Amino acid sequence: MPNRGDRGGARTRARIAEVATALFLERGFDEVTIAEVAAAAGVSKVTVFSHFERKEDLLLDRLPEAIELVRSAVRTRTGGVVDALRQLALTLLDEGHVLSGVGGDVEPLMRTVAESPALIARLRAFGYEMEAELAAELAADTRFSGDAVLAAALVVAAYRTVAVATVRRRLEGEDLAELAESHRERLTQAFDVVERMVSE
Amino acid sequence: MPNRGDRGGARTRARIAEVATALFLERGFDEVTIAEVAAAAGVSKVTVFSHFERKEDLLLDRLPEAIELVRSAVRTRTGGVVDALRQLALTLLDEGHVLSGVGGDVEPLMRTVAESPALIARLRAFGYEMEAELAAELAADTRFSGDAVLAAALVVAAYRTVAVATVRRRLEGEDLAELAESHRERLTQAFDVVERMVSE
DNA sequence: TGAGTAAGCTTACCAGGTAAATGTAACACG
DNA sequence: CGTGTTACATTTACCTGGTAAGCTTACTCA
Repeated sequence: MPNRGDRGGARTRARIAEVATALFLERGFDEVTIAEVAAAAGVSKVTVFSHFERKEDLLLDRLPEAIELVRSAVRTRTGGVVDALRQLALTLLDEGHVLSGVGGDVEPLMRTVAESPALIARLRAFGYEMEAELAAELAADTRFSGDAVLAAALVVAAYRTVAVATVRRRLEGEDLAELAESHRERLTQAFDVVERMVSE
Repeated sequence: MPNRGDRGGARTRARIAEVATALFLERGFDEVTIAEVAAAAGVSKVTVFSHFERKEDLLLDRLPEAIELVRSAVRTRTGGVVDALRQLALTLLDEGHVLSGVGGDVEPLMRTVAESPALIARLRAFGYEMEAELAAELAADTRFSGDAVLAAALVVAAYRTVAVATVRRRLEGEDLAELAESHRERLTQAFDVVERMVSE
């Protein structure tokens, strides 16, 4: 039912994102203007903003997936919340998922993000969205009886700490396989720590 | 040694901040432009930005103090880090310090912040500054042997959670004395939880 | 056929923020 | 005393992200 017609919105949107991503990776996020992206995509500036809320979303448009993944992991869990999230993180890692930070071809993306204050800020804001989402999920969950807000904050903080460290090390050129292993350990450890303090 | 001369920078800076604060509290942060602030302070727009890096700093110019407080609490501590920070938080609370969020006359300020996405974002960014500062402090501290980055993240997350909850309740009109008591309890509790998981 | 709607366009504008060149009061010092 | 330096401030001009409003095109479906 969406995008009827060949001029179609979804295609335009995808083209804009592609062109923008290429430009950002090549020259850096802050060095490329929206006007340039629009021109390169053969589209007007206003059209860009009708497909993406913020400039940052041109590059980071797969973040919402992560929220969906977390939500579903919590809902379909059989054991504890923290355990379910640890499982999710490990699975993403094994699959080399983009969101795990240890995927195959994401290094240029990581570098671009790391060099842009605006993108870092956006990622941090996303962390808060995730936190709020998780807190809401836990609060509405009859199987969870602890402090939902505190638990969400701690889990997100712990995961973020590990993820950031891994990214940093990857950008410093550390070996990928080695890094994945160390990431796994640190992930397990961090979630263990949190598990001990989050009473369910 | 600074500000010689009567036209002096410090005075101008203070005047700008005062005027700006009054305008923001009265009409809301996002409804007041820098140009207005400049005009009201009898100064040019550029001058405003020569005294304050960002618009948000016009209102939140006392945040750096908090970092100093934390740093010194960590350095002069006798026992554990978490314990020292809990003490600091409780002391600020007792003194009704602005930074505690439960001061006497800060409600208008809190309301203004809560209603402005830009200010909320700024506070969050500040949280990260605090986290980085604390992590650096712990990493350089021979008395602390745990994971400095993780510990900093968890402490900041826990404190923020409590502070945000308190502010929210205060803005909902909850009784001040009652709130202070509950804040104290929740603070103690949150730090206890963190203390258990941060091995020093 | 005609209404509705999604997608896009142009134009115009706003606000935060930066750059550069200039002016001016106060001080320091030979 | 005059000269230069420094800190503060000014004006002007500009860039960039983002929004508003209103018009056009093209497709869908009743």
